Amino acid sequence: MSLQSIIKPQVISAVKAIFNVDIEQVEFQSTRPEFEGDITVVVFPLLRYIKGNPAVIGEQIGEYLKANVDEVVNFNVIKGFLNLVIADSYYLDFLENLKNLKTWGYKEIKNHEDSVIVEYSSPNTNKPLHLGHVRNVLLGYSVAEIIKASGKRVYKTQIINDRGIHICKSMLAWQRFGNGETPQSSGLKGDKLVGNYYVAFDKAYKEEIQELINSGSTEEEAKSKAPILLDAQEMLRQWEAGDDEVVALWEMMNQWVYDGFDVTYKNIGVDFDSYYYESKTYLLGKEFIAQGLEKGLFYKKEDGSVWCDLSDQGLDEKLLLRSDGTAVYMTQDIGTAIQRVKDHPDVGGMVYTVGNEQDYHFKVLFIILKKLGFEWADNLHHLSYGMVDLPSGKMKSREGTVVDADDLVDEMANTAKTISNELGKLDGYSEIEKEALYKTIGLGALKYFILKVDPKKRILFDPKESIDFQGNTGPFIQYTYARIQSILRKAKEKELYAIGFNPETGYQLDPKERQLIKTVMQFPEVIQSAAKDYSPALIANYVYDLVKEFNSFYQNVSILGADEPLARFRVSLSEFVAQVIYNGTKVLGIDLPNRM
RNA sequence: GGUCGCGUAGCUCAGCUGGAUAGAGCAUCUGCCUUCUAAGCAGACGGUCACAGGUUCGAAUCCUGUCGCGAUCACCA
Repeated sequence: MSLQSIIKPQVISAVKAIFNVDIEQVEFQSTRPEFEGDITVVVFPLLRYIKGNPAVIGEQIGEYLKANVDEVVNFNVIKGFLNLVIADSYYLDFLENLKNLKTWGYKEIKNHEDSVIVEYSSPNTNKPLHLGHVRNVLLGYSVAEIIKASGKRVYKTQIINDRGIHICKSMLAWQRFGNGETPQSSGLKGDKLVGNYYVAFDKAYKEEIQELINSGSTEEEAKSKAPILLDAQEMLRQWEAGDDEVVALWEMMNQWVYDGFDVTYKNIGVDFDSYYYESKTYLLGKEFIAQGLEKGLFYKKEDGSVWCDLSDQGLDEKLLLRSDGTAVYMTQDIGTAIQRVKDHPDVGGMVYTVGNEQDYHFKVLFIILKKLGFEWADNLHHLSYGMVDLPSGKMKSREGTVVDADDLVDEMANTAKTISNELGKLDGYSEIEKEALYKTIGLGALKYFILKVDPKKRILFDPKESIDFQGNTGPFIQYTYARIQSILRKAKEKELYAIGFNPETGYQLDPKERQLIKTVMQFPEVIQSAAKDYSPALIANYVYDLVKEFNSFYQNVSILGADEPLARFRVSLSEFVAQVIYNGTKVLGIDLPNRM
């Protein structure tokens, strides 16, 4: 039982007994470290019901609580703040009665009808993943894991934008300049190879534009009439018409990209339960738009294009189908959403991890799905996040200013290697173990760097200033975990290891121990609020606080050197902290080493 | 121009549904490795919470306006 739920009714009866006033709400906050106490009752709000000096009122309530509540052993009043000192026995009882230490903070998944689909990544199939995708993938994965930990079943998925003019551009360039190059023949990752041809297309396109301008065209004309662009558009028409050769090429090159993406996902350590392809869902979208048209939800303009009028909601009109009947982005998203719920009848909501540049798009999408009559449309959430910018501005794949995802992961591991070698603590590790550790640390640094920031804020990434490995960082958290593992190994040798929290009776908790226990007790709430807010940053910051407190404990209090029962107690407490670090970083997708 | 988001220490970020003297890390400076891993600990320095009003016993937090940055308002995705 939480402290608040124990004390709240007691405060209410105190007010009733002393002032004969009925109140319903009591405002709590945790006591600031500079004052004595564990939990604080804020007296000010009571002044609306009770007239008097807040300090005196606090004093009276404090006396009542001290006399009537076992957990309250002392109190002090500063201004309008009633600070309550809680008995050590409350914390020790909590530890001794602790069950399911391994899953502390996680709620069991109940299989009702509120499963959640989390979509993330959602790449185009014409270029490799870059730092922007990395933020997307890390956020989406982590939010999925957090929601899972909060007690809901989660399906991770993505929508793959596998059709359209962009992929035709790569295909055309490959046909023209590729000389039959394949990932096998060149040793290039498939997504990189296809990306190269996307760039090659752009280069040829620009050259043609320049030629046309030189021979007298306006820039605008040149851009729309460059032969290579017309050819790409023709290829798209052939694709839509199901031309065998084009479709075969499309399938082959898309497969190269998928194989390349798989390597990157595995490298980053994220996974998916299912994949949706735009090429397979846009037709379903068209069906429902036709239905909506019949029901009068949408309307057709003279040229045949279909629109939805959202001006009554303060929004604009939105195009749903082009005049030639072909699908747009919105068409496909409607189809995809409906298909997903068909495939997962237990789903009650969806989370879309997509950059904030598409805020408007999702606002409209959700309204349209609601108009179409889907109840679950109320539980759709756009996990909108800020862009990752470079000091030079936006990343542009065509201009080569992107930070490649694979390169970035490698660089992080390299930095980890350099630092590890300087510190030289890895005696006895094989080369393979070392390499794995470098990757764990490098990725930990990268993931924490990105996830600790509130998703909606934009991130500035300066490739020249490498990501830190000290202070508020992933490696700091990993380091603390490794420290605890080291203690546990030694504790086992010394036979001080036994799960159980029983110091000698009448033991007075050290302030550092007390603080650790308080923090660890908060973890389940942190998971719940992170799930509610779709915010891995809350978990990241919590774990950081915990780890900081542990290090302070570690450096100021002797664990293995303490007397018998106390040493066991501290070892157990350390192990519990390690478990919370583990459970916290798990949902961030950060791995932890046993040594570093 | 309309709409949405952001603006906190030199830099990167916390700050929960309004509550005590606004907190961390990096950087700079001081101490601490013959004791459990110094990727650490203890401390110093550093703030007009963009600005101006308003609501309130109380505002970084809520409301309004101004400024700055970004996004968006396509028969692009």
